Amino acid sequence: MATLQAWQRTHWCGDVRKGDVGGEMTFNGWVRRRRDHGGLIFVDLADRTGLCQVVFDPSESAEAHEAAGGLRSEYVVSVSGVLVARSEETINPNLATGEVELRVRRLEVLNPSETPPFSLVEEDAAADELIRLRYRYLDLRTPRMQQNLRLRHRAAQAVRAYLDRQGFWEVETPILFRQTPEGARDYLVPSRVNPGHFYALPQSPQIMKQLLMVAGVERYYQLARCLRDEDLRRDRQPEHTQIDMEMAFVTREDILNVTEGLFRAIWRDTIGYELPDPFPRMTHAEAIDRYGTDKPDLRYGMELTDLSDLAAQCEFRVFTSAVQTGGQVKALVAPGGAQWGRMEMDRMTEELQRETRAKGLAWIAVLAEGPKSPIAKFFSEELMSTLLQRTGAQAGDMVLMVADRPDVVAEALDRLRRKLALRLNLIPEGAFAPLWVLDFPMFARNADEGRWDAEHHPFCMPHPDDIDLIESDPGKVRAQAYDVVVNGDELGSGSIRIHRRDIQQRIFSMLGITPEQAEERFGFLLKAFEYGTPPHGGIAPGFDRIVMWLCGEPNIREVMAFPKTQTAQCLMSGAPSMVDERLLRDLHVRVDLPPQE
RNA sequence: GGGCCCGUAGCUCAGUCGGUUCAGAGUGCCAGCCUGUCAAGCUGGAAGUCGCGGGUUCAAGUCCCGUCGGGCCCGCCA
Repeated sequence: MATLQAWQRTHWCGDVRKGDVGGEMTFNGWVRRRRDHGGLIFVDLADRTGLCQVVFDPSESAEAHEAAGGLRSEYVVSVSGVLVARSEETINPNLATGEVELRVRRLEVLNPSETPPFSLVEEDAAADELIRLRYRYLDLRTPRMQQNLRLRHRAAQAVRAYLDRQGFWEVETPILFRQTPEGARDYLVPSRVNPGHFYALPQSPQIMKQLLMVAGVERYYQLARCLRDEDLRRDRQPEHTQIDMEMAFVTREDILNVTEGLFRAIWRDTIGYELPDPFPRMTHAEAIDRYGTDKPDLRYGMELTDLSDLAAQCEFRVFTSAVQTGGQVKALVAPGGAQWGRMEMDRMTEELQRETRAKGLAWIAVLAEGPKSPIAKFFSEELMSTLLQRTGAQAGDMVLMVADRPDVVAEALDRLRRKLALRLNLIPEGAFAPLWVLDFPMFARNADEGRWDAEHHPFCMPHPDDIDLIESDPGKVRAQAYDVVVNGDELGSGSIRIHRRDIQQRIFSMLGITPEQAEERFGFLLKAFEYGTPPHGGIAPGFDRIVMWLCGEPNIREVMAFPKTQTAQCLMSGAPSMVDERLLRDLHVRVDLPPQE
């Protein structure tokens, strides 16, 4: 063991308490604030554990006191002295270390600092994200970001500990892989030694983890970096981390159980929150029917009510014709919304028309003296009362209705439901509502190209009862695919995979992939499948999104050390950058930019 | 590719109807004073291409057009 140098830390700033009083100790850290009283100087010294006040008193050390006058924000220092209890009236109750302070005998400036471009003090106003990203190494020094980094680390440890207990092996897969046709655009890497050939950075290790099942790994996991060249969002970065998992000889039930256990372990080990056991479940069809979305937020109610049969009996043409043409009329109830006036409702309608494909919004204010609505005249008293009864609306509530094709009704009421939950303050603080959404459709109609696309991915096993519908009624085929949803956010998606060549062949042909194309694109995978592939399946929870929820952060960038902006740039390093012509020549790559102006 | 919001001192922001209360506040920074502060205090000081370019006007931080940068959303993300 190396000898401790005189300047090296013996204690952490944030850890010292009354019980440590009397001890000689050394702190290493950053000068956060300096309060210079002339004869006496106080410094808030911070390391990653927190903050402790250190006092420079000339009667303790004239030399240290003299030198402390030159300290500035974010100077890196080592201080040694005796930890003392503060007198009763000088205790700072807002500080974990507020009952003690270090009387400094020795100060060493390990490194001075430029004045930071923004304050790193917790209480100060946060700098703009533009400037935070440019100086990310300073931003990460703030208490907020240090907490996020620490919590992310805790979550990663919880994942590894839990999956290890469950018998999973952590296996790393290549970042340089073969380009395979998947959903998103690929990031490509040119090969120097293979002119004109490219690697693709994996959008996920999907194919590799299935090959690991063929390889007999049986239980695999990886905190896997996934790269997709698509436009960014609040919860989408060019590279993100998935808890990628795959299991052999399992049913859907096994995967759901392991995943629930994983989520419960993460929430418990990081923030001490107990997620329900088991998670509630609903089918995809049920989620769409009850909430208008495949990822409903179950922290609040406001379920949708189908009124199509009643609406068909009224005189309101918009309603009757919607139902006659195969559409729907559905409603949701806004508690306490009856007070909204006509102007307010016009505004809400206009907004809904702008943001969704809905053509209008019908409403009934349920007042104590009776229903009030522009469309009341189209309803008999009896029909109106049946309708209100079915929605469960109480006096003081507002019933909001949309009539249209089912997908438009779902889109509009889902949007309305989420907006109203925020506006009406229906979302309980600090609550987590997990949910399994099961039985996703196998295929989705691609209207633009007039063909069927895989909803999840082409290796996903159809529901055993629906296999005979693949060719005859593809829209009805359910997939053995499942999403884990928390608070209306899709946090993970997975499926049981196809391990039989014949079924795989039928899926490919439904997707318009010829055997020749399949051979060309996935030949190595299909060949592998012929050598004793066990039944298998998996899931891939999004690690960044999980940590974002645990930290209570509004976006994924706050829980990533070095995120990129919406234009996929790193403001700190300047990536992506132009590169030297010679490098491009080595790679056999020529840049062909569109002409400027 | 499209829609919306933002850009003024190092930082956070104010700036009304376009007009010598329009170059401002707080904080930070620099200097001096100060032995119990913890957002220390007091005194003084420095600090601006009002993102950039163009236009309208007698006059533009303010209005218009374009552009750059940041954010939110749609498309996209199996």
